[in-house]
Amino acid sequence: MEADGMIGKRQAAATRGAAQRWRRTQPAEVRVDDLMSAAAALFITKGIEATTIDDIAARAGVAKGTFYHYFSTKADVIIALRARFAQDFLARVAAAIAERAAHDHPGRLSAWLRGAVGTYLANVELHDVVFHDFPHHQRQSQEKDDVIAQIVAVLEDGRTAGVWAFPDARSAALIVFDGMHAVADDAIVAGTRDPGPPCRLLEEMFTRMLAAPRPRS
Amino acid sequence: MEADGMIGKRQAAATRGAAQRWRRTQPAEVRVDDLMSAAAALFITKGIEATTIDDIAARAGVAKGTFYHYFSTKADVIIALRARFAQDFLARVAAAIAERAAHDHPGRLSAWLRGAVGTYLANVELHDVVFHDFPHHQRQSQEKDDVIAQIVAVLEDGRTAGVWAFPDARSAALIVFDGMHAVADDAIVAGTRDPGPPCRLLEEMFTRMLAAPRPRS
Amino acid sequence: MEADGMIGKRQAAATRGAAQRWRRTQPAEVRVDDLMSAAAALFITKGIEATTIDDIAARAGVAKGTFYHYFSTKADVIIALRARFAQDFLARVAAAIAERAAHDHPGRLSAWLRGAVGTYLANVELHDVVFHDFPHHQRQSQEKDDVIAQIVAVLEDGRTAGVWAFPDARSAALIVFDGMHAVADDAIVAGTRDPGPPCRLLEEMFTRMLAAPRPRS
Amino acid sequence: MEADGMIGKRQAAATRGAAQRWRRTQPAEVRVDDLMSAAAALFITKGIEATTIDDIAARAGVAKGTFYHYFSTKADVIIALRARFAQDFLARVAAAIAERAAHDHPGRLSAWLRGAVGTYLANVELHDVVFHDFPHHQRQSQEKDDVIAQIVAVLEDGRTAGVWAFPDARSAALIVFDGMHAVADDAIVAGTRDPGPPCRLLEEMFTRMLAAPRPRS
DNA sequence: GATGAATGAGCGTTCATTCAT
DNA sequence: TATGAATGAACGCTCATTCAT
Repeated sequence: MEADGMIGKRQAAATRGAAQRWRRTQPAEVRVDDLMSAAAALFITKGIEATTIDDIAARAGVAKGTFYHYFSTKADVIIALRARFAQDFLARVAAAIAERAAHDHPGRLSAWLRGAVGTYLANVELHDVVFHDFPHHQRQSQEKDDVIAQIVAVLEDGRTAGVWAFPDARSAALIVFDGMHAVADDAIVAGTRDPGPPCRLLEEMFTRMLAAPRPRS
Repeated sequence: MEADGMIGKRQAAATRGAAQRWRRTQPAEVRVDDLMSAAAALFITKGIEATTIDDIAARAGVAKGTFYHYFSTKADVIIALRARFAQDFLARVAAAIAERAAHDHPGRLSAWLRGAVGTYLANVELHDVVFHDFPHHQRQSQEKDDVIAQIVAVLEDGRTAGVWAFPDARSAALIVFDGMHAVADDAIVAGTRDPGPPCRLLEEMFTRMLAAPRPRS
Repeated sequence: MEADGMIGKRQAAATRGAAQRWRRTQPAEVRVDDLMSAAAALFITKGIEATTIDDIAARAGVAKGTFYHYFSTKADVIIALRARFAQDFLARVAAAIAERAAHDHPGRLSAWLRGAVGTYLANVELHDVVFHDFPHHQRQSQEKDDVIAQIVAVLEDGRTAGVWAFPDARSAALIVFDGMHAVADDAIVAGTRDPGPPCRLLEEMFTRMLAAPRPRS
Repeated sequence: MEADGMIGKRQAAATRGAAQRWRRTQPAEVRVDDLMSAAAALFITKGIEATTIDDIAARAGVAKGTFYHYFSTKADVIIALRARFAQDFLARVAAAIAERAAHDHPGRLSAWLRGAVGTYLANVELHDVVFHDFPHHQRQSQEKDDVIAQIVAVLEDGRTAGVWAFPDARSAALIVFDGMHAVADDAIVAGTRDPGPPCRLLEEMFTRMLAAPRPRS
């Protein structure tokens, strides 16, 4: 995983100005990115509530009005940030899984766990901001559903191959996902950001949970 | 579980006035309770942010200043509400466990699950308000720790008895707790509030996860 | 008509403080009055749009929040001001009419005209503010209807007595009312605030308009 | 009177594009007309205040900057709209008068009334927007003066011919004009847009008001 | 002529909190 | 204890207007 995490390309944006002559007008994509990154950084530092639109605009180096060109509301940025986070998460984890052989089901689950825990530990602050601190969050969200679908796919493959057994793939996936969060959170509280130990624990627990009963000899 | 849930004794409070001659001055305990119940109801209905101290005071039938006699801040009420919720949760689940024989470990786990899912499903709105909608929530909380300790106790007993095996009791408990939430949430989204099906699924998954390997004959 | 017009009792309010020891808390009625008068003065001077709530609060000597204790919106004050204006107008004109004998129909009409023109000329600025400058004004308003009803009463009495004749009392009243405004406005533009000349013109025109045809001898 | 009223030729403008190949650059006159019509429609629908320059530009199918090529201010459009309205009103009424014989004074007054009421009833919304909803309207306006002059001419002719008598032509004209508005407004409130009944009432009232006293035999 | 991204002063409104009674 | 009028800092959001392309 890259060191920059998911907070954004603000630094790059700041440097850009020096290279090419300063243009007051920027491509929409760049402005949006700058604003989102500024918002993310502030949300993490001061919290969502305490961050004002003025703060965001100032940090992005634009006028307040410019913020409202691209977002219609403070909540809007959070939603965009959430989408960006989820997209990133999915992509990283998918890449980790893809490194394992298609038939290596335990390896794929392990890859998911390591990818997920690693990404999560590396971006907890942003994760919390976009998924928890936002009032009136949804119990059900497209974002979570996408991740669950990803796990379900891995599990179903393993079941088809006869390695795993479980009464309901979705429930199993939910337990894997939320169990992962719980154990990772505990690791954070314990003060470690090394994904190794929690991953090993999770692998062992979930391996037991999913293992197909050994056929009697 | 009583039908009234955990929202409070507002109804009782309302009736009280009739029985005992109306006294502008009420025992502190009663006032606090009225205010908390009023707050809970409003938080659920309109959300925390949208609920003003005025709203709470009005619903509790007191002046705004009175609110500040008992709570120093809006956040204060939420914290109190959270404590009340957790206390209630612990008590109910403990009662469910106590109904089973001390050596019936699967039964005790099952009792925990049924108690927890049932209580949760019956009070989701309040749960969400006090545990999620409150900005700047803590990853770590005394409340959650108490519940985890409760599960750990059940699990350790089972392990000591040789029925269960797992690498780390706390991690196992975390997976049980958060897995329970995840599956219960999914049931809510699916539209059912019948605790039966999710409980059965959880029992099966966790039984597999915790089962001590059968000794080879 | 008193010289103070309808703008309010702000002066009195300002003096009050000196006499009785300064009380931060004032009776609601006084505060409302102070705020309305401050608003009226500012609306006249700078226009409604250009007047901010801050301006109003400052001129009334209270904090901005206090304004919102008594009015929920800027539009609210305008509506209140309109009601106060209309009430005052009706009262003054009614008083003028009451000075004439009940059977002196021309005298009563004349009294209405002189009362109306006088009051209008003495308060045009406020009149304009509350009845014209307020966007989305209503073609139909309770206020105007009340005044029309007053005129209709005078006209009907005269018709019953056989002094006047007209096809429709309401239409006649409308022409009297709006004709009065038109001629008074013209006088203002012409630079005079002496109600005499326009009144005489109006009396002559309306006398002709309403006169019952003399029976042929 | 044409069915399209005075709102503008937007429809024509919309079709134009199809016929002649689309030219980004349009003759100034066309652009101005498109913008005025767009503004008028929006002012009527949402009110002046609520209509933004963006709205107007969007509805006219041009960029915001283009608006500022042709008008320097929002108020500018209103003034232009007012002039266009008044010009139209005068023309229509003048045409109606011209249909009557030069010596038919009652007929000419009647023509004025019918033309005025008809035009007014057919365009009230626009009328209100340009003459009332515009903050800081003028008591005195070139537009109104032109109309008054038109009525004065009719009245003076009749007086010269000995059919009418009145103390002051301008006052009489003002009463006719504002009386017309008052009665027409009342008809609108009453829900009818048939100009017949209000016209008949006005004719009778004004005929009485203006009639020269019959010489005694 | 036409564009539309950028601006930023400005304003209405909210609401937690205080405090004199 | 209880009240509720008064406070005033704070913030989200609007939108007319500019100007580089």
